[in-house]
Amino acid sequence: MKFHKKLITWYLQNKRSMPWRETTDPYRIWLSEIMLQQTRVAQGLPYYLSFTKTFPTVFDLANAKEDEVLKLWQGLGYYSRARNLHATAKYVAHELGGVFPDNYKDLLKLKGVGDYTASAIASICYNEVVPVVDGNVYRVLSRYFGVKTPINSTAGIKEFKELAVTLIDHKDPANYNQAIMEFGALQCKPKKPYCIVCPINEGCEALKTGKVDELPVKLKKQKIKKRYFNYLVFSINNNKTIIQQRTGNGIWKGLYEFPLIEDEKLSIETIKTNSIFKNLLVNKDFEIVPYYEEPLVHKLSHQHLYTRFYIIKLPEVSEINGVQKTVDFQEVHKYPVPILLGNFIDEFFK
DNA sequence: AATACGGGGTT
DNA sequence: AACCCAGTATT
Repeated sequence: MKFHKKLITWYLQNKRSMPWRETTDPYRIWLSEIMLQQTRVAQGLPYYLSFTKTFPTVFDLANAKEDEVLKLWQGLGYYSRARNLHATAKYVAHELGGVFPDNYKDLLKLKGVGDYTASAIASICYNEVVPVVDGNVYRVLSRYFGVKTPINSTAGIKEFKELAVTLIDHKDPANYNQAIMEFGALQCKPKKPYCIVCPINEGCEALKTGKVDELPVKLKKQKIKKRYFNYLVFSINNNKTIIQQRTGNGIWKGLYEFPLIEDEKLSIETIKTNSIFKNLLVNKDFEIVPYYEEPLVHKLSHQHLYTRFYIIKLPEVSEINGVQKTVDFQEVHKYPVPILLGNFIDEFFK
């Protein structure tokens, strides 16, 4: 039996039930694919449900405010996905009359849609014969064919894509693509894959040569950067605080946060001399009290954020700069924030 | 060709 | 602590 036939047979017997597998509506497939980029099914699933409920059509998503989209995306991470999602929804709704592109080449032009996602939508929705190459596919192919080229090198990306093109089932590209991904997720797992009961173990080069746990090969991990965030949580008249939106191109772009003093370290002294207090025009005497005994360490895949929340009680604030806004305690939870702040807000403003 | 971009699960 | 996840955009 052919490679693709074995995978599809395995898939039809073992596939998990998922809501986006009940449709070929390109809006819903697109939504699910964007959400699942670098994201586990279990983590993305509740977001898919809330998005399809809140925004049943691409027009509903297009007509939403960006803050509303980001709020619903809160906690999923990689927030540029949400901003690109919204931009693409507006483009499809307003420029394309609500009709998604129906082929790989045109799908690829959409913001937030790269090679993988364009292939996934084109194959699942339109049966176009274009192979997906995601993390699962890299693993399955590198093991089965014993390919040692690093999967995150330019040569590797090209080589695996070319290999994938030769393997895809021309009769059923939709099920083939989902089959090899599901197979990688459930059977040919990163650690302790089920080689004994594997339906394609006979032809597997890695199993034959005892190199299953050495494949795929991946180039060096980036080193983790440490950063120090001092957040100023104002309590004005015990009912208002100050927030601001993150602009610029770094982490959490578009989300809101308390006034932030990033420093080489966490220190209450450097805070007191910060310029924000000049803008507040307050009486000089106020206390700055750390909320937690110890700093929080928020661990992201590429940086560790050593974070401190400082509570600053003020009677009244005459003036703040244009970027910052005062909001009622009850309103704080309505803004999209990083999960790090979301957890604090749930506790402090409850 | 490298790097940045989140948060959470698994080992 | 290291690795990975239905990757993409930017540098």
